[in-house]
Amino acid sequence: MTTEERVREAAVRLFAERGFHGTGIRDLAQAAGLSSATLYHYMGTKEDLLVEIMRTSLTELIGKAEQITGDETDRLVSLVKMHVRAHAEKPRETAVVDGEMRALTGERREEIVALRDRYERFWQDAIDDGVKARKLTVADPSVARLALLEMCSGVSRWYSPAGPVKLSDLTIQYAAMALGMLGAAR
Amino acid sequence: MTTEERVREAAVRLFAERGFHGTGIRDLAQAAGLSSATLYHYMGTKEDLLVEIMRTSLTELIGKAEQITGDETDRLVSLVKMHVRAHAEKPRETAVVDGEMRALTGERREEIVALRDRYERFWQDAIDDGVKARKLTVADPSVARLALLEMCSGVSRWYSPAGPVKLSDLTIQYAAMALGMLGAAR
DNA sequence: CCCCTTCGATCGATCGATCGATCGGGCCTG
DNA sequence: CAGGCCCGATCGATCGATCGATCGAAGGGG
Repeated sequence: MTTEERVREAAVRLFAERGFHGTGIRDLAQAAGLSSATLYHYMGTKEDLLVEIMRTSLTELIGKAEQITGDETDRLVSLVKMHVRAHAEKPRETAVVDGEMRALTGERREEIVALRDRYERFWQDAIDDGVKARKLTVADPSVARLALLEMCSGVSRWYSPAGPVKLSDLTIQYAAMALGMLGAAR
Repeated sequence: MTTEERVREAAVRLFAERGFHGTGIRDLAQAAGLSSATLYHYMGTKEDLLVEIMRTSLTELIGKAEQITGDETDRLVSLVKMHVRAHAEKPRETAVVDGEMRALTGERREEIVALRDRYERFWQDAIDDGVKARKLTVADPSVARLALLEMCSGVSRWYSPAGPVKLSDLTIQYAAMALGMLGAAR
């Protein structure tokens, strides 16, 4: 593993555990096994590091969402399973993306927000199409999207692979709950 | 409005917008219209202020949850409506409770975690009772509780009273989605 | 084979700024 | 003139970031 990767992993862990502002440069350096000076040989500013983590994670999600095809219901189920799996397998990365957006400033913030919006488009389209095809019954598709995304993203805040729930079961349960809450025809 | 209340309101707003570690004592003082020295005439440490905000908010939620009665489904619907209403009407307080737990240390953390656990008990009981009475159909009641709570708490992260959705409609929609995702008999 | 240069990697020391918190004293009011 | 309210000044600590210096490995000319 390269030093850059070690820095990145340490940053992901600490940002997720203590938050961006709660993590100091010296904490980061110690966790990566470097001096704080050497740290800057491998990264830009602390905010650069945060942006990189978020961009990578969001780009990966978008890439997976783009590969999803099928009818309205299939797409929604696939989105939910993919999203839940990602949040369970990489809880730290996704928690940083979901929780540290406010630490970004200026253009960097806009870039990441744009990526997030692009990702959420897939969800909105899937829900809208499902409603149009009368396969889903929701009062307000936008509210449904927000509620569904919050529910699925929350996985990163509590799921542990060491716990009693298998990941494969988790994705199935979430898919079922998603269809239920969107009033899918049974 | 007393000065203490002004300090508290400023703290809630800033903690919610920038996070606990992202908010400085001087930011707090300026937002409350005081010097940083005077601030300490009205509060203890910064962490004391955070604990107070969380304790008040959680105690209020628990108080409301205790007043809820009815059969299994009624209680669950009431919990959802109450929770969503609280998160929509006081998005900053609830966002701080949900998002800044990690900023607490030692005993203070344990106290707040205990309050949160006590509140979540109401949800777990309502779901468990609903399953026992065969009015709900969920694969794993604990997973269902976590998913439902994340969905409902997320409201504080996006809802705006200035937006197109009325609060009374919102609570009804969330109640319907909750029943749907828990497989309530239709 | 040996010396000399070059370069990436690393660090101790330190920068100016800001952090949370405190102190002594001034100002107003009863 | 006593006491609540308030603040400028300042504390030691820590913040994010940068500095010059040092190290060992790689490379090339004699």
